[in-house]
Amino acid sequence: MAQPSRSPPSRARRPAAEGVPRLRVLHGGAPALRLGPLGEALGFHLRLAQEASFAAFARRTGEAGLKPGFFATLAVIHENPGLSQTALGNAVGRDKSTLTPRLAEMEREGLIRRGRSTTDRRSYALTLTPAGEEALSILGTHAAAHDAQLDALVGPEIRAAFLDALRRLNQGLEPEDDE
Amino acid sequence: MAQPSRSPPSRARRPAAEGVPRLRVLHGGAPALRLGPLGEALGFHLRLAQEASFAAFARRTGEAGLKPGFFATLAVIHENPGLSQTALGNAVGRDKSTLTPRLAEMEREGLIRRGRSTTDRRSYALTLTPAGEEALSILGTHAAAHDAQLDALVGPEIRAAFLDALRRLNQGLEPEDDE
DNA sequence: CACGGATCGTAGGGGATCAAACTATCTTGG
DNA sequence: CCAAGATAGTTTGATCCCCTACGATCCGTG
Repeated sequence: MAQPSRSPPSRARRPAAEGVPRLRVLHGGAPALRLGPLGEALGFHLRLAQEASFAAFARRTGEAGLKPGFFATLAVIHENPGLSQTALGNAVGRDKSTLTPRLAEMEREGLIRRGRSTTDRRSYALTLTPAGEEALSILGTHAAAHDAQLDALVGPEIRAAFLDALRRLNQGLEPEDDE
Repeated sequence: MAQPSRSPPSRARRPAAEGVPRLRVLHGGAPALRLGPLGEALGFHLRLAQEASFAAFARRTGEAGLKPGFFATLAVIHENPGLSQTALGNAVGRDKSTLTPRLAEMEREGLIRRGRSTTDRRSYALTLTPAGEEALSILGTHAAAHDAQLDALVGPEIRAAFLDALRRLNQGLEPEDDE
């Protein structure tokens, strides 16, 4: 939690920088209880690490006045202009129904265009506007800094192996979907 | 709300077995779009891997009629009988206000007891009931199987280094909190 | 011992997400 | 060519989570 013990001089209890999410988890000063087998479980630490990473990235994007989810969205549209919302959802790991309001917001803000596909009138053809390209550029800078921070913590020796392991986890844990 | 328990093990693949979360992400059949720099970003793959892991674990606990969040909760209470809700929240990485309804539910289901602390009348002293111990035992079996699956995907050579890296990420990404 | 500040648990608000249901449109088998 | 089934996007409902605010309680100071 915040600062458990030492009562801070309570200086300037600023209201959290306005709009920038706070998002703290576990962390530091905690007395550290016994975790038992949980302390050795990959899944548990995977969750904690991901949540810490997400919170750290959200702090960065918040400073830029942008939402963390925008980055992957913009990046994938940039790399695959004209793709559909469903395809985008698959790429970024979000349900299409989750993207509906996000894309609507991004369109309102002038970051993306949702042109109707010429071959399939059900689907949109997503592209970035110049403002979207610029937002992507800004977010890309933050993302690079964030990932550099992650790299430093993981360590260069195992970075590649670490990333490969993450890929194997993502690919190897698909639902069986038997039947 | 949540009556996740006691859902018949109707292995029928029909309408998502009622209460057992489906939770699919990205995955297989997708045509695999271009990801650009995103494809090399640790943070992105960390998120995908964690979500895949969580979904896989949720499928397991769902079969037992229990919620995935119960496991860490029960495990930490088991290891630290008499702890407070706030301390529990710090240990499992959840805000105390998130635990309020979860613990209320677990108390209703007879898994935990919330005895009043003798030294601090504000806080509860959490302990497991026999039913809670049994639920923990069941969940522990599923968690062990889940973690074995993760271990297999990560690979024994780098498991220890992988886990250490996750710990470093969680500890190294704390908010500055300079304020 | 009274008071101000910190902490415990709870309530309410808001954000993000998924699943199911729905409409519009596409595709395919006969 | 047409009906049945699949698919794109939206809407709605539910869950999970955090943050803020609040009352109750604790604690350190004067």
